[in-house]
Amino acid sequence: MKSDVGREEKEVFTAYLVKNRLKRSEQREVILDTFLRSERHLSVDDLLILVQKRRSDIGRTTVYRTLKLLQAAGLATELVLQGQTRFEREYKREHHDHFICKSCGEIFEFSSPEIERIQDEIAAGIGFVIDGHRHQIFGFCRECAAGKGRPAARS
Amino acid sequence: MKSDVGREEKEVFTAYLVKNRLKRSEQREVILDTFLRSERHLSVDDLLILVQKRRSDIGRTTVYRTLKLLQAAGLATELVLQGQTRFEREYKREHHDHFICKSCGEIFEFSSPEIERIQDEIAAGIGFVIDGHRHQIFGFCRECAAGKGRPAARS
DNA sequence: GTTCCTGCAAATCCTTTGCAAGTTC
DNA sequence: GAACTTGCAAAGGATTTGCAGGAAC
Repeated sequence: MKSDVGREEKEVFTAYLVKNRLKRSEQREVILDTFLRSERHLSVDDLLILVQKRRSDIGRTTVYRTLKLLQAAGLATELVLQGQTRFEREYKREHHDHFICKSCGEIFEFSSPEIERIQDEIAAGIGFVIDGHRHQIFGFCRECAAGKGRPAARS
Repeated sequence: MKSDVGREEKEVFTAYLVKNRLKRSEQREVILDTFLRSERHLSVDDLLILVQKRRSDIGRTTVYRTLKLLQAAGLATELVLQGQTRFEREYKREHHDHFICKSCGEIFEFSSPEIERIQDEIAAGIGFVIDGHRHQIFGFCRECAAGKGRPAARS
């Protein structure tokens, strides 16, 4: 808890709380810390389970509420993958998009300045001012493409 | 109803029903026809309302069920825009993606072979076999960007 | 006649909200 | 002590499901 994992994010969160006259709490700290240490793309349940391993009395509602705060503070971002809502770290991460394996559910990130440039050009063409984007590519990862038809590794 | 709107799609749907030993019904025909005639991106409610103008006794459940069939038949595709689930025609439409105005909700479509090519290259690099993708760009359309802060035109 | 469809109401799933009790400032 | 948080239970909204009656094959 006192480690340096996501030190900067924790500072950002504290600043956010102060700025908005909100209060710190043990729960919020556990949730943020857990979020920062976890794998990239968590569902609310994933996070809840991890959090409850550390403090089993933290409720689902608080996780939802804290995730909203993290989003507002620019620390987390919500994405809908395969119908499932998931969250990932956002702070100072370079922009990226996702490859999603339809077989095993694995998510790979990628980014392409070239694609961004083309987007900008197209947007400029219709007078559209870009504020963000979401780009998801579905298919099969190397392993699943090789052993076709393999059942999903995670449900 | 007997017009030529989406003739090909209707044939595809009929073939799908036959192949799966399902039955035709007045409801399914009205729903499909309405879907094919409508604007591009409908929510279930949008479609339900349009459908009920023609047959007020068609229920929401049937619309849900028929949309599932249309997806299975490759005629419709589901997308989540701004948290709202919407459906659009899929059959033989050239692949395209969306610009979404956060102010007025307007959706503009675009496509870029160049972006597709880059995607393919990146995918090839990690051995990923692409099966589809979804690319949404958020921002403000020309009108809304001009008259900044304009309230949403559609709810 | 059998199998499939339909609409309704009820059930589910996911997320938010009201509230009384507990914390933080 | 005032204002904010929390967890629970209840409410909400969207989608699905069970079922009895009706339609298609």
